[in-house]
Amino acid sequence: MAVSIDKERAIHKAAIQVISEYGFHKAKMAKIAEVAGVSAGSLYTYYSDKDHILDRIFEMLWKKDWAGLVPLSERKDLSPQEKLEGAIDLVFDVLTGDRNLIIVFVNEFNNFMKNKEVSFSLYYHEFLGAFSAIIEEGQATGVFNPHIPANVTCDFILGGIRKSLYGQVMGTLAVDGAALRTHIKAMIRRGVLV
Amino acid sequence: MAVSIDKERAIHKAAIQVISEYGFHKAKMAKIAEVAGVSAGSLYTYYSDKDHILDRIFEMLWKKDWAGLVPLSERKDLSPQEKLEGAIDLVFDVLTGDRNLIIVFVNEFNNFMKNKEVSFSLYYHEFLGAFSAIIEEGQATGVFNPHIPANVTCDFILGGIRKSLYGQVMGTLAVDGAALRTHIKAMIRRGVLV
Amino acid sequence: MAVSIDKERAIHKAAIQVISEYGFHKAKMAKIAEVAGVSAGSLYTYYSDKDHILDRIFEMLWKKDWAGLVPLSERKDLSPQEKLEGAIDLVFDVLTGDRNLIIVFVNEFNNFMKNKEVSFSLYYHEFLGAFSAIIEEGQATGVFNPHIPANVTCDFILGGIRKSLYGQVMGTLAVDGAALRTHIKAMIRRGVLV
Amino acid sequence: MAVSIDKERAIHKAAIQVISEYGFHKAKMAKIAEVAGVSAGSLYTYYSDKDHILDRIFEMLWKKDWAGLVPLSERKDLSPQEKLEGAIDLVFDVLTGDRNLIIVFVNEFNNFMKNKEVSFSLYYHEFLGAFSAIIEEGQATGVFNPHIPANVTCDFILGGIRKSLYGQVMGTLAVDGAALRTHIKAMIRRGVLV
DNA sequence: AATGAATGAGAATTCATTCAT
DNA sequence: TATGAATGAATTCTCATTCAT
Repeated sequence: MAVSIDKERAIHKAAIQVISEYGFHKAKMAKIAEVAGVSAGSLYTYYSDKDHILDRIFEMLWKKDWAGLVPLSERKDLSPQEKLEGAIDLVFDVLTGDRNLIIVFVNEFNNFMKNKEVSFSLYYHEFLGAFSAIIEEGQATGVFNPHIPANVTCDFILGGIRKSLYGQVMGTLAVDGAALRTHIKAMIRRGVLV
Repeated sequence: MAVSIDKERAIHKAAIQVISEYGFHKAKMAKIAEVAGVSAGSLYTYYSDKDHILDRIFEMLWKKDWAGLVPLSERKDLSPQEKLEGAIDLVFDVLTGDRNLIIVFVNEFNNFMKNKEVSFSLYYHEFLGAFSAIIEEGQATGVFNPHIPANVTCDFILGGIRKSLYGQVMGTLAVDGAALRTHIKAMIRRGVLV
Repeated sequence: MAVSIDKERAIHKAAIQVISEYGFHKAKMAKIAEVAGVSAGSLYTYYSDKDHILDRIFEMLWKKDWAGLVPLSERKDLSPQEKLEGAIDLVFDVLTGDRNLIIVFVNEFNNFMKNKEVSFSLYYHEFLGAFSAIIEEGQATGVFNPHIPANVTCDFILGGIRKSLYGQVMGTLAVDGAALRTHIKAMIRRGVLV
Repeated sequence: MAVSIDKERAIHKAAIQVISEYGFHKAKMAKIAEVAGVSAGSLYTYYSDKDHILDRIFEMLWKKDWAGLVPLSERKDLSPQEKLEGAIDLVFDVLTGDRNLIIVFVNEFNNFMKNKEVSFSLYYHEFLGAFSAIIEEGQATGVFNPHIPANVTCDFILGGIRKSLYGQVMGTLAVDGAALRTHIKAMIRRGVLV
C-alpha cells in the first residue's frame, strides 16, 4: 500500500492543532500522532522530523499566498488600490477560518525562519516582492504616499493584520472576521484621522 | 556580600542576547551563564527558573511602557493626536537601541503569555487600556475615525510597529530607527493614500 | 510489542539489588537500568519516577503479607496461638530468601512512608489490623497476656523480627533462617525467662 | 574567639530536628543552619561535612548507651535479670524525651552504618557485647532461656524496643513512654503467653 | 570565626527518533 | 507500511561545599 494522503493530511491538521495549543517546542510528537490517529512511528513515514512538519505547514501557507498574490500583482486591469485590497483579502482568506493556523503562524513563524533552512523561501520572498510591487506601483501612479518606503508599508500592514487576527482568535477583540477585515482596510487606506 | 545588582543585570542582559539568538527553548541555561560570566548555579540565586528570567525581561519592558503611557493618557494639556504620537514614541523609545530585546519580544512574547502565569499582567493590561483610551478620546472629540473599534486600532498599530521594528533589526528594511518612526507615524495618521 | 512483564520484573529486581547496596537516595537510576539490562529511558516506560519503583516494591511486599494474613486471622479452625505462629511464618516466608529485599525493607520503609502518598496503605493497615486482631482474640480467650495493648505487642514482635532478619542477612547473627524462625517464635511465646 | 560549644550544640540539635522531619538525604544543610541560627558556612567550622553531623549524633547516642551499659553489665551485685531490666531502662532513658532523636535513629541508623566508616564503632560494638554478656550470664546461671543464641535475643529485644518507640512517637501506639516501658519489660520477660 | 554568594558536579527526567516485529 | 517500546542524548535544576570578605 502506498503512503496515504489522508494520513498525511491528518498529521498536518493534528500538528496545527497541537502546536497552536502548546507551542512548537512543547508540542510532543506523541501527542500529534495521537490526535492524528496514527502511531508515533508513522509520523516519520510522512515527515523526516519535527521541523519538517512545521516547515510544511508554512510552505502550504505561503504557497497559497504566493499563488494568489503574484498573478494579482501583475494584472493590468486593476488599479493599485484594487490590488492592495485584493492582497488584504487574500491574506485574510488564507488564514480566516483556521484559528489554530493563525496562532501557529503568529507564534512560531519568526522563530522558525530565523536560523533554519526552510523550503518555502521562494514563495515567501516572492509574496513579499509582489506586495511591495503593488505599493510601488501605487506610488508611481501617484495614489499611494510616496514618502514611505514600500517595504516599510508592507511590513507595517502585514504586522498589523497579523496582530489583529491574533487578537480576534484569542478573543481580545470583540469583532468577527468580516468586520475586522473592513476595519483594517479602512485603517490602511486612511489611517486613524477622520 | 549581598546579592549583586550587577550580576543580576549581567544575567538579564546575557539572557536577552542568548534568547534572541537561539530562541527561548533552545537557549541553554549554561550558555546564558557563560555569556553572563557566572556559573550555571548562580542563575538560580537570581532567578527561580528559566521562565522567571523571561518573565522579568517582559516585566521590565511593560513596566516602562506602562510607566510612560498611563500618565500620558491622562494629561489634559495634550490633544488625542499628540498623545497618540507620544505613545508611538514611547514604544519606540523603550525598544529602540536594543536589537536583541526587540527580537526576544517579537518572537517570544505571545507564546510566553499563552499558557502561563506572568508577573506583568497588570502593567500589560493597563498599558493596553491607556492606549485604547487615547484612541477613544480621539473618537469622542471627533479627530479619529469613529467607525473602527478602538482596540482594533490599537492592535493594528502595535502589530504594525512590532513587525516593522523586527524587519529593521533583522536588516530586511533598509531604514534607520528615526526614519522608521517618522514613516510609521505618517502611516498611522493618514494611511497609504495620498 | 506490548510492554514486557519480563522487563518490568528485571527492573524491579535490579532496583531491589541496587537500593539494598547503596540505599535509595544513592541508588542511581542509571545504575538500576544497567543492572536490569535496559536503557535509562526505559525505566520510565514501566515506572513514572524513582519513587514509583520503591512504592511498587513495598506494594508487592504488603500485598503478599496482607493476602496471607487477613484470611488467616479470620479462620475459625485455628487457635490464636496457631494464628500467631502462622503470622510469624508468613512474615518470614515473604522476606526469607531475598536478602536484598530485607535490607531495602528495613532501611527504607519508614522513611518512605513518612511524608509521602503510598499506594499500599490499604494492604499495610489491613495487615496490621489483622495482626492486632489475632492478639486481641488471644487476649479475649485468655491465652495471651491481657495487660499489654495489642498494638504494642504487634509493634514489638514485628520490630524484633525485622531487626533479627536484618542481623541475619548482614551476617551479624550466626544462625540460618530456619533456626532464627524457631528462636524467635520461642522468644515471642515465652520471653527470655526459662 | 574560639569555637563556641553553644553553637555546636545548636547545630547538633537543629540537625536532629531537621533530619527527623525530612530524612537525612532531604535535610538541607541550609535548613539545618537556619534552624540552628547560624550561617550555612558556619556548619563547616564545627563539622567537616554533612555525614559528620549525623556521625556525631549517633556517636553521642552510643556513647551514652555504652557509658551506661558496660559498667552495669560488669556489676557483681546485680542479678542478670536486674541487669537486663537496667539495660532496657537505659535504652529508654537515652531515647525517651527526644522524639526527633528516636525518629532519626530508627530511620537513618542502619543506612548510615552500612557503607561508611563511623566514629562510634567501638561504643556501638561494646554496647552490643555488654548486652549479649548480660544475656549469656543469665543463661549460664539458668535464669534465661539457654536455647536462644544471645545475640538473637539482643537483636530481637532491641528491634522490638526500637519499633515500639517509633510507633509511640509517631502516634500509632496510644500509650505513654512509661507505660510502654512497663509493657515491653513484661513482654521480654514472659512473652505473649499468660 | 562568621558569613552567604558562588560554585559546579551530579542526577532525574524528557522526548525526538529508531527499529524489530 | 504501521506500530510503539526502546533508546540515550540532552538539559534543567539542586545543594553540599568553598572562599573572598
